[in-house]
Amino acid sequence: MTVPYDPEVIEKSARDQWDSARVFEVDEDPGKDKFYCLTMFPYPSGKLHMGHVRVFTISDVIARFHRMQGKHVLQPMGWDAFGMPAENAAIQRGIPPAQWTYKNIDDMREQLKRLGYAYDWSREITTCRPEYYRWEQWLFTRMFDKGLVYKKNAVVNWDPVDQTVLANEQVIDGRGWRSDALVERREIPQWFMKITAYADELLAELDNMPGWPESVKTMQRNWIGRSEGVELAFEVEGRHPPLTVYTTRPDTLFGVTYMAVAAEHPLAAKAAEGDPAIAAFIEDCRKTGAAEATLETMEKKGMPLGISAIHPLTGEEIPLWVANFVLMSYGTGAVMAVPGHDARDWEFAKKHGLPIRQVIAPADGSRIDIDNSVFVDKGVLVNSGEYDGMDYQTAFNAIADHFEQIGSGRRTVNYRLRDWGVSRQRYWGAPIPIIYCDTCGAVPVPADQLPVVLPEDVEFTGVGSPLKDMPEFYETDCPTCSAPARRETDTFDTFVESSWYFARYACPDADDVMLDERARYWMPVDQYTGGVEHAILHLLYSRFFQRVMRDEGLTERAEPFTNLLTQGMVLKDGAKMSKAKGNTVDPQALIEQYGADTVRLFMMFAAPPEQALEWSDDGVQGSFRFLRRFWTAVHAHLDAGPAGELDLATLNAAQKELRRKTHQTIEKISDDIGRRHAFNTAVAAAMELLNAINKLGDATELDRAVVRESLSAVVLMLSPIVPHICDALWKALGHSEPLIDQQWPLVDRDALQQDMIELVVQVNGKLRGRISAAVDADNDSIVEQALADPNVRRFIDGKTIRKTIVVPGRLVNVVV
RNA sequence: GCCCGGGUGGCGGAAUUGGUAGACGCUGCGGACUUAAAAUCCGCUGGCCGCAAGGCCGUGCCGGUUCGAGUCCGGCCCUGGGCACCA
Repeated sequence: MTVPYDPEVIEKSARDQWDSARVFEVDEDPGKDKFYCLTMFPYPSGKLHMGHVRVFTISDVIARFHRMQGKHVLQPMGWDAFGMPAENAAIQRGIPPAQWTYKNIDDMREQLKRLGYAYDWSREITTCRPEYYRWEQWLFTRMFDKGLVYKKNAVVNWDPVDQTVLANEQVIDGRGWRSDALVERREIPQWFMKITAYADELLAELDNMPGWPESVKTMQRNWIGRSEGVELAFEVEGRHPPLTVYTTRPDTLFGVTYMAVAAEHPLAAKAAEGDPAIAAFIEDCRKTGAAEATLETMEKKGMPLGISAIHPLTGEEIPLWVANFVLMSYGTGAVMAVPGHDARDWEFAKKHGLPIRQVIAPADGSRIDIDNSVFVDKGVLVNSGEYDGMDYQTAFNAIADHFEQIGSGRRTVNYRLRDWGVSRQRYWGAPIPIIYCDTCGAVPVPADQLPVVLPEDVEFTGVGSPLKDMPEFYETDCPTCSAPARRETDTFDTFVESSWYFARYACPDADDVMLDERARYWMPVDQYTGGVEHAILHLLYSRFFQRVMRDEGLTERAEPFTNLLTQGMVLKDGAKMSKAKGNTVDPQALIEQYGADTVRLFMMFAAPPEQALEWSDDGVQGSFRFLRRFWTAVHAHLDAGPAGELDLATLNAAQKELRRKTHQTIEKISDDIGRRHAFNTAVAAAMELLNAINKLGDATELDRAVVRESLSAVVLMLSPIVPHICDALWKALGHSEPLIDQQWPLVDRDALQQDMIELVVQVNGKLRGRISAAVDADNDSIVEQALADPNVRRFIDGKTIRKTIVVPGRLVNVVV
């Protein structure tokens, strides 16, 4: 009998061979066509989960495929090592976050190696190491010098019991996750990066990124949210300064029936002085989390302030309200309300009995009842004095011109995008390199004093950051005047580390510069793969950082990722696999049971990469059985005897058919993997070909020659997905050069030729028959043949043929 | 609430540019092999009608465009992701 399929043995053998020959370690070689293949690096949470296995396998298949296409492939791996889970683990287990993190990294690295990924481990990056984060500290100080960072107050979730800032995730139903206290909004000073300075460029360049999914580009466009509108001032009665508001719909200005300000607005505070009810309302508004989803879904509440603004065109008195849905931190903290033509304003007006006025009529002349339903479309102005009858654009220009002429307004471009707040009141992150001096203010740490090292040996209690209790950390001297000064104890948002790691893989050991000339060789990333959940924040921050690095002269490229693949989640029983739901499947156990190839194959076969993947134990079984069938097929073929010469001139019909199937399959799988990233259909095509191979059999030397060609092609084409078994089978087929150095198989065009093809015949679009026609048959003879088909005749006899449609190579449709 | 996806047999999915709906695999059922079981191999497997040939219905729901719609358009339902301090 043949050799049994023993994954453990063959997988170790393949790994040892790759390791000892260091086949995945690459240097810069300008003579070669580089291909930089990257996945979003993992957070070292403890153990590998199925989501990791999925994304890493997708990327590995792409990397190995391009290697076989002759590309000089770099595929690195590293660790996004700062973050909250390490602090939580420290609280629960009393282990310092650093120790917990490093242990997890060691465990997960071993698991990754067992999966046979083609990583260049010599470039491994760990973001919590000072030699890594020193360079983002350095870049921050450069941005400081250029005015790209600044400090301002920003809203956080405040837990009044634990006296600590909470992440949005730590706010459950409006309460602190540990204290259960009602969370409040609080403003504290924080550092910001001016991503808005790049808003136009980040938006415009999306049009030149064909390698990104449309959905991701659309999300980013909407997130940046460029709008053109008018900023205009409303005078306020009494001795108050005017209120400035921004609107994209100046055409609806005559429909303003009230205005609303944020709870934190000075006008609200003024009104509260004389009215305890308003003061109580303002106090109440603060008792909510800061997340936008919370603010947008909560009940819209408001109170009149007893102050009026003056309508700038009609002179009417407009009542001022304080409302919980207006935020001080966005825009001017005040909005004008047009209930007739804005859904939120309409609902608020209905609830509080405020007047609703129609000032826009539908362009098609139809009538609407503004008291029954809001009308938000653009149309023609009515009830708007001299502007009546104008369309949106005419009115926009006329009103904008008016305000610009009288000097109480101007056209502006507004962005929804806000600057990036990078301060975190946490311990386990990269220290923000700023020193506060009583005389010199905030001073960036000079380059020769970087990195500001985070002390790793700490007592971590969970109440506040230990850095705030470590004088040996925060006590220092001012770099400018040498007076005693205090270090910033806030750390960076962990998105800062992940916004530039991709470039650092090019030169992870550079110790006197952030990026060196090697980054010019490897950047940009040719293929980036990761979860859709990163479609906006991580990917936008990375595009921003790449531009900051470009403007610093570190790289020429503006865009970091040429092609983007966003992969779906791994589900079990319809829900995302998670510890909380208790529906996880441990990859390690499966690898031990079936081997890495089976797990890799199942991941690639069960669903296309962008879609959610439903876990199935039976499906994994099936993948294992396929690999065993594959193994047996090759060995049975070898046992059947030597293969003869592949003499194409003497092939019989069945042999020709297998060759055609083989080369059709090479064509299909090349396209499926290389262009479509449809790994599931690539595997299906390989399975089909193997079925066809088994059907032909190994009876004669010529059969065996044809089968040998087909089997070799299957081994080569499946090798990116299941590299270990293919390595062993390649050797078994008698090849002396290792599979890892082989080129992708080529299509033999001659083998694809066929004389006859099958066409479908439809009558009125319904399938009624099939005909076999010569490839080069003309339309008339095809129609003639179609009309002669007995079953087709049943449906056309006695009827008039109005039209016949021939779709070449596919079908004939007879319309009767 | 706002932005972006998804919905096809018992299940995962296929149908790539508007052209044969259900490839490939799983499950299930039947058979071969076996003392038996496992493993393996062969056959069938969307629903309804029919001995068969074949017919009718069918891609979340309602409507439209077209010779032809899973695919395009309008409206709705359900569901997943994101919403700036989870990563």
